Amino acid sequence: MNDDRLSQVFSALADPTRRDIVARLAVSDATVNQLAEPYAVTVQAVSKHLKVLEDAGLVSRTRDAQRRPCHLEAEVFDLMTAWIERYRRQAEERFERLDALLDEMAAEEEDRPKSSRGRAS
Amino acid sequence: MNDDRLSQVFSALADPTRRDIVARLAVSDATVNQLAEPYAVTVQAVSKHLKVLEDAGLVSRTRDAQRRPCHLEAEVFDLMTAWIERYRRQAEERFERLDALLDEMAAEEEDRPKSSRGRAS
DNA sequence: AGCTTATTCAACCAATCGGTTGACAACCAG
DNA sequence: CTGGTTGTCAACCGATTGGTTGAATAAGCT
Repeated sequence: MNDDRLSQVFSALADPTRRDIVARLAVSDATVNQLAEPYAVTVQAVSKHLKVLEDAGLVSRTRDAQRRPCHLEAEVFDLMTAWIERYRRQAEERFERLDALLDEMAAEEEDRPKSSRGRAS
Repeated sequence: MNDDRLSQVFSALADPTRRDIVARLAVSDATVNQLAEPYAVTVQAVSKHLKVLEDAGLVSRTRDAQRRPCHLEAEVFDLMTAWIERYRRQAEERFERLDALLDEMAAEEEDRPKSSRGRAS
């Protein structure tokens, strides 16, 4: 029972085979056997991968006779991008504040040129 | 390679504790002990988490006496957003094409209201 | 020199993961 | 009904993971 949805999604995409499957499903829906065909693993292994993707909400499946066509649910990506963008922005803002602080300190230093190292004008 | 890096980053962020650490580092740099303080785990466990984040390129560390301040490297996020956006866009485009196709079929149907099984020519 | 603080290394453990094989269910087609 | 497809379930295996404890390293403080 993986903690939250976000953990499930990140964890699901941490596997290259699963990312590959997502990439293929972005092109078109496909059945389990179609998805398994390019890989050197058994269809059971791919079935497990699909279950992980389905549990993470990245893939949905319908029924068509004995086939189970897989469909990419791209909206789940938003969850990740929201998380990522939040902290990226936060880090960037902090960086800008630090930058401003350094500018400020440099300006102060210019007002008081007496400190240890003589500054030529 | 780059593919491996992507796996590392997704995998690193699949853990809630590690995402939490990233969130804290987005606010300010911090030492291992400072980062470990809020959690119910040992400092060694947090040290391991930081190693994972560092290997993924999400965190860098400098040296300050016996301390090892951790710093968030937010650029690595770009790797993920690039991957995500690529397939999201692809899936959306496909959806739009499907939409257009359905519109087209509906229009054809309107031209020929008999259709279905009674194929009168 | 010793003591304290900050961090990592090493070994171990239980749980999970990605993979396998083998059996089985569900569904067409003859 | 008998096969042939398509897919999942169950049990197992080796590797990895997240956690532990205990010892080791590294640097500052007397």
